Amino acid sequence: MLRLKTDPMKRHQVTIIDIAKELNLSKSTVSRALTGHPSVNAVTRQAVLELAEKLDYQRNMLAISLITKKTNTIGIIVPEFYSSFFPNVIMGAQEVAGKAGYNTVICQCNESYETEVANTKVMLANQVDGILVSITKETRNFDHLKIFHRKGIPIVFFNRVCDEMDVPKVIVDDYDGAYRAVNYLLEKGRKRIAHLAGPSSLKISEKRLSGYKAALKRNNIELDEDLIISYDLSMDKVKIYVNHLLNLERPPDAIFAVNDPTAIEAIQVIKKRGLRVPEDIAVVGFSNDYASGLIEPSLTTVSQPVKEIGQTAAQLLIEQISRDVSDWKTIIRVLKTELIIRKSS
Amino acid sequence: MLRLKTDPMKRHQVTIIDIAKELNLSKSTVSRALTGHPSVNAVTRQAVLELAEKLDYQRNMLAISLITKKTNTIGIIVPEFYSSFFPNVIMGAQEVAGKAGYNTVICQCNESYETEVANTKVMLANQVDGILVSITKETRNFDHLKIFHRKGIPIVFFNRVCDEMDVPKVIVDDYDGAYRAVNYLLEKGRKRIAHLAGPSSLKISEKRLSGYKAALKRNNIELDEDLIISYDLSMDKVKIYVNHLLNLERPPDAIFAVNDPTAIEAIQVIKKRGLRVPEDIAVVGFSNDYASGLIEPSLTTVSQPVKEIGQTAAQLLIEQISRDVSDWKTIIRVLKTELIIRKSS
DNA sequence: CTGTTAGCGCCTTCAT
DNA sequence: ATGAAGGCGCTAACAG
Repeated sequence: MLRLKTDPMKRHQVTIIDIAKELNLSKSTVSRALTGHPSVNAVTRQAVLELAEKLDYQRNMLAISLITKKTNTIGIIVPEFYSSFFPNVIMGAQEVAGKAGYNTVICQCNESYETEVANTKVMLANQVDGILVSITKETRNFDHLKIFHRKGIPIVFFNRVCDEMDVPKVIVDDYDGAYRAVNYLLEKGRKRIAHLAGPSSLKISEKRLSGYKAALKRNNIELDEDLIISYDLSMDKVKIYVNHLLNLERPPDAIFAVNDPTAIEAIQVIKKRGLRVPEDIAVVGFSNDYASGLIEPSLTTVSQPVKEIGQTAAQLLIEQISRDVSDWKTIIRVLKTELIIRKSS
Repeated sequence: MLRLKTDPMKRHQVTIIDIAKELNLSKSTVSRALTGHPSVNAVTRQAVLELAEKLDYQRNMLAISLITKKTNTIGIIVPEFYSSFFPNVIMGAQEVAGKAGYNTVICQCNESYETEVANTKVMLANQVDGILVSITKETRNFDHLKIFHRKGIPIVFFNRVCDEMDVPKVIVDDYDGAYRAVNYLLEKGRKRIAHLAGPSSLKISEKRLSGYKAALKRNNIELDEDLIISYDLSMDKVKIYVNHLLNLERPPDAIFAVNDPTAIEAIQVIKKRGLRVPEDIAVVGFSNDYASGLIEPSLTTVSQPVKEIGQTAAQLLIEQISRDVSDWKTIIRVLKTELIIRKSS
């Protein structure tokens, strides 16, 4: 529970009153000078500004926000900080938000639904003007997010979106990316391509899986359900699944992983077993994380325009914020992916 | 400049008054029920709580903070999000802060001093209860941080600390880490060890450099200034410096880099030139970033207890917050490093 | 146990 | 060009 008692020592904050007294002015005049209101004597303004500077006066945004009902703050909720993906998206979003005069408060959920719910409450209590969110792998119920919608606080999804809410979303063409990746493997002569898929609760998993299936079908390869493993993205399980695949009577000659961390982990396991990548088994990932270009062999992967995802999402959110609820758009912005061919395939 | 006009459409916020009216109670009673004050009829409380839940009532932290002069928010300012280091420190800090009931607002500075100054203003305006900071490579003037001290807002440095401020700091033993790393290289028979150092404005650069020098001295190796290159940590320059080193008349047989990204980049350059790591030239980094274990050859590096740094820093900060200014401690917590020996040396 | 009052720091009418 | 008064949503003394 939250503690509330006022600080015993009361740090002294410099307030408008302080500078009003000092300069023998009314609070309103000082306030006007500080906010750049035109109707205030140039000399007075100058004096106020100088004193403010000298005293390290900082406007109390809490008080201002209380009045204006605007905090100029947007919240960003991401499921994890494990890979470089989300930090980079955040950088893109912060860039756009910052330029538009918005602050950002960031919450990371450790892939936990509970934490996500708690984080939304925090955002609400702190009166953010809008939120950007990518859900956790556990999130199946969206009531905590629908509240925002109901309260008229704009929300924009990115990457891991919520299907049942009619709000703007920024995604990449996961289906197409997966399709092209698998298609490439087939062109290179691979016959048995396994897929380490993500949890079906995430739309991106589903789309990447469809792309995978479509590519097989297009190339007249029969789908072998044994080669598809859906897992919950906990890295420690990758080892088990990859070993399982390699132990099959007819093991795969390629693995298409739902994301880069999975692919990277898979490569480690394969190498540890003394098999060669890509000679014995090719590996392709999804996202083009920072580490992908560094591992040996370097990872072939479907690159996402990470920064652009963040920028676009922030852009859409800011547009919504200045719009009336009744006027909200439910744009879905689909960004393009690119197949980065490296040595692992 | 900041825009202030009140939203034209005024989203309706559920307030204590709403539920007071509905239940025919006074605001104070409702408030008490909501805050778990004991002196309130169980039935009344129940009714209030239920209605609040039903209406998605959220206490307006802005208003509360305005009164209590406490936002239960701590700010974290980091120089970059490039490597996995800072995101991980943040996770550690958030864990501790969250448990203690604190929110976190995170600012990333892109290694820009200007941005850092702007970010501190944001923190101030939003009345954070304290800040955790690691400075940018450009930061030489600390006035923007001293303001916090003067205002009685606790500040704790970590990793990249400010020497001229008497506040708590969380660091690792950079000197010792560097010493052991270089010593190890010497034990392995390396004779000419180069050092890609960081900018001298950062204490960590200086300490790691001292450790490097000390190890050489202890082993009676003459210091060759040509083998020490200080640079500003902009990754694109690594290539130039490494090539420069390799082109020397008597090139080094090992490189000790100030951090992992630098070491990783160095390895790439070396490999591209057709040289072998570690046979022709060994490489050692500092930090044990996520990518270090993945590259080929895997990187020998000095590991820092990343999460613990964040946890300790948050811990210290929270202690300060509840203390009176006059009672602030200036503890410097030095955490241990560990030499992780991998294949690059 | 509950209601009343004052005020956190600031901005915004309305006056002058 | 400046002052005075009211109120944002809430809590913290006071009263009953």
